[in-house]
Amino acid sequence: MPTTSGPRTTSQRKKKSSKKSPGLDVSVKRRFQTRLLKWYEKHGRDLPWRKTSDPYHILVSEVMLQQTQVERVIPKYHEFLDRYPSFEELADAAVSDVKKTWYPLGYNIRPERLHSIACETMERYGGRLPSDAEELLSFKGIGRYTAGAIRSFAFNEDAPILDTNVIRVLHRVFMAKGDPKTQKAKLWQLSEALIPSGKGYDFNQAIMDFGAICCTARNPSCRQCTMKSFCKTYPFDQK
DNA sequence: CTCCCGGTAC
DNA sequence: GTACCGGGAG
Repeated sequence: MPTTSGPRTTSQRKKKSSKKSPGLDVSVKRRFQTRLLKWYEKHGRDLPWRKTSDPYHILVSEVMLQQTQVERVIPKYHEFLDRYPSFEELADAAVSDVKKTWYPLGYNIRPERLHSIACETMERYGGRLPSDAEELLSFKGIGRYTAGAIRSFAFNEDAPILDTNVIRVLHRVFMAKGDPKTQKAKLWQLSEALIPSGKGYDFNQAIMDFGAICCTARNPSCRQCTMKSFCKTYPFDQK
């Protein structure tokens, strides 16, 4: 693969969008990537599951985070891992005990599914969580978001994620029009197209922090937002 | 008190 | 489309 730019570059530059992500301006894409990663360096949260590369720990955090706020997950994440430090210990535990440890996070089907994932990982994968998307999606309890989160956070793959934070950020910055709920396919394409090569981990963590801290559902910080010069929704707030 | 929110399985 | 289960806003 040639690494130097040649005549080909010029003809590619003329196109402002690709088939993969129609309407995505290459310069806006580049600025979004750069500014997001820069913002993350300065404002990124110091969360416990960002200090580990153990896929089991990442899985536990992601299942807890599926429908529960970060602040409530943090203490339970530590407590759960103290009691069940690995897939093996979780698989060997009684489901009733796992559910007790889970309380009061809610959605109590989640500890059952987490336990079954641990059992299946021990039995079918030798205690090692697979990184393949299809295999991850075959587990009850791992959907498209969690599969992407595990692939990017536990295995450093450039896999897209789309949760409510990411939906809100991408819809505001790049789309602005229409109901985000009905444009999931396009948002998944955007989420994938925006990941800078080799930086899936940082980019995905960054966009979730950005949605949680700056591009919030209520009262977003548009005035000081690093994306405001090209955001299709700016200014959203009235403050 | 009454809504409203949210990943996944169904 | 709905249920799941808690927290938070109004």
